[in-house]
Amino acid sequence: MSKAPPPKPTDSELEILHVLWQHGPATVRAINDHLSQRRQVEVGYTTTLKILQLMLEKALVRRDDADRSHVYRAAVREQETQGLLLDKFVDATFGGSALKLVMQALGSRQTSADELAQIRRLLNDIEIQNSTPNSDDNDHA
Amino acid sequence: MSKAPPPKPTDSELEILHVLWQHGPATVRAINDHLSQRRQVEVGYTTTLKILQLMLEKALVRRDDADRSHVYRAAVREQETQGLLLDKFVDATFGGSALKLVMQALGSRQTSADELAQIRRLLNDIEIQNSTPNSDDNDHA
DNA sequence: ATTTAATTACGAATTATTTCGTAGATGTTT
DNA sequence: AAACATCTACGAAATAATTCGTAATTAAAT
Repeated sequence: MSKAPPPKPTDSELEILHVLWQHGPATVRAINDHLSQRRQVEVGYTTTLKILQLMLEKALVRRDDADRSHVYRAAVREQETQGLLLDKFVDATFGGSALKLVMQALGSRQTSADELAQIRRLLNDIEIQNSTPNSDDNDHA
Repeated sequence: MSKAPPPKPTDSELEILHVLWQHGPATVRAINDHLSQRRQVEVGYTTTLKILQLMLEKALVRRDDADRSHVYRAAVREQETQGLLLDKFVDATFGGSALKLVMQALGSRQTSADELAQIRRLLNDIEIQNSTPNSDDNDHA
């Protein structure tokens, strides 16, 4: 009864999380540089700073303020966060049907043979698991 | 050249579109009743009305105002809209990789054998299309 | 015809998100 | 040490989305 789960990140917050997931802990300066590169318009330094401060309050990131330039790092895992966002998205857009989402994703989009093969492998794995009422199915970190 | 494409619907707008897609053209009253049922908290009538008026400006819906109670209907197709939202979502959350999205959707989720079979069928269809550089690939309504 | 009910239009409060300017502190350079 | 650069904190403007109240209109009921 406590330890509120971190909330759904906003678009800007997610963008920052991507940087942190990809590059590891970083200063505001470094994060801001990455963001500015990926965009048409530069992001103001204090904009990035402000969002990071809000993310800190929301416990989406942690920071090391030992040095003058604080170092931020992601406090939420990539897969978990993506799963959370995916759930919301499936509910809002596909009425909760993950199948519809997958059909749409594969159907109206260019998918390479390699990717298709990977998905087949995944399907095989899932069916094996399904047909094997294996002792305990943990694995949900 | 003109005819701006309708913009990405917001969450509330999407909720209303779901009602219209599912039940066809409807009055504000009818739409509001559906929304109120699907929620914990009732929606105010004028709230629904207001959103519909905004959706009309955005060309997400059309309306028939012949009678006093105007009748609204969706002006965007379900699949197209879902596809549009999916694109944005894949970009924002999975860095543009539809594969990652599918893996996440199938991996961290309970999927029935029947659904898996449907996905397999779809994969087969796609691979046939890919291996058949068929003249012109239309089929996108 | 009056009253009552339902409907539309519209302004505006509320909340969330994004953005940035400015002040103050701290370090660096000359 | 004085000037300069960099950093954090914070307030607040700008924008978007959601919500609802109120007034005006029109229809229905009495």
